[in-house]
Amino acid sequence: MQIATWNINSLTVRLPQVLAWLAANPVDALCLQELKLTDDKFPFDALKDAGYEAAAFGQKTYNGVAILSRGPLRDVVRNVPGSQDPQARVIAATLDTPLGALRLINGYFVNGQAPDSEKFVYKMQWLQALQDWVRSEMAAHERLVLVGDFNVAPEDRDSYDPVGLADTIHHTQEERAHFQALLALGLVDAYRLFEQPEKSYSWWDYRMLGFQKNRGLRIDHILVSKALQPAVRACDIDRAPRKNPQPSDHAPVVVTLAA
DNA sequence: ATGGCGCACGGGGTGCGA
Repeated sequence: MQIATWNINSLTVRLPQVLAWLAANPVDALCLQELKLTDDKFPFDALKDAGYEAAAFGQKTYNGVAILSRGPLRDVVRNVPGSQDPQARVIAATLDTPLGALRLINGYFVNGQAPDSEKFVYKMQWLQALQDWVRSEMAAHERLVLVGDFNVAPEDRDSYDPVGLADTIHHTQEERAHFQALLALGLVDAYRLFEQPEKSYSWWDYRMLGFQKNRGLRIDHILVSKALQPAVRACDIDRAPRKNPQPSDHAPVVVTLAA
């Protein structure tokens, strides 16, 4: 079975590309970020026709997350319980899989703009709240997958310019410490379970021929709990949609699990 | 050089992303 994550930077614009990608990559579940639409505009019918149930958590203009699944989505949670965050950044659901019940958490992590900004303060608070909640979710769910646009490049090899961009947003010690703290809860970066090409990224700036020059960051991640690690068979970034006309600036990341 | 590009809102230019 396969689970994927993709920041699509407006589902209104990218729905045809999402449907085309699903037709070519019939994953069991797809987590989307940056819907940029309200739930009344979410394309439930088009996705149903493509074979997917969906749970959406959107808002006007910004943010918004959704989980698409070939099977039922149970125990859906929108945002971190108790956080009272006005921004729609988290949705979670439980899937019934051949491996058993699997808790899937999909996040659009805060960008943070710059380390000296108010938005960075929000990012740190948001990351702490997420961490605290994921800890409790892991206690309740042996098989758990945390995916999304983390807006963190975990290591220097996850950035096209780790020296020039040192201590800038996505690269700070504080952000990387939060990523490590998530791993310390008992999660594993599925992408790094395998030998990967050098200079592997999941996002490239629209400007300055970023994709053509492979000036990117690996900021979209799939973390799996230790109970799932033996079942992970592959994890890959699909660069193909980044070559589409009018692409998202992010590429999908796909994990393949046994059974 | 902090911009460039793309999207949403709205109907012009601004905010935001990463």
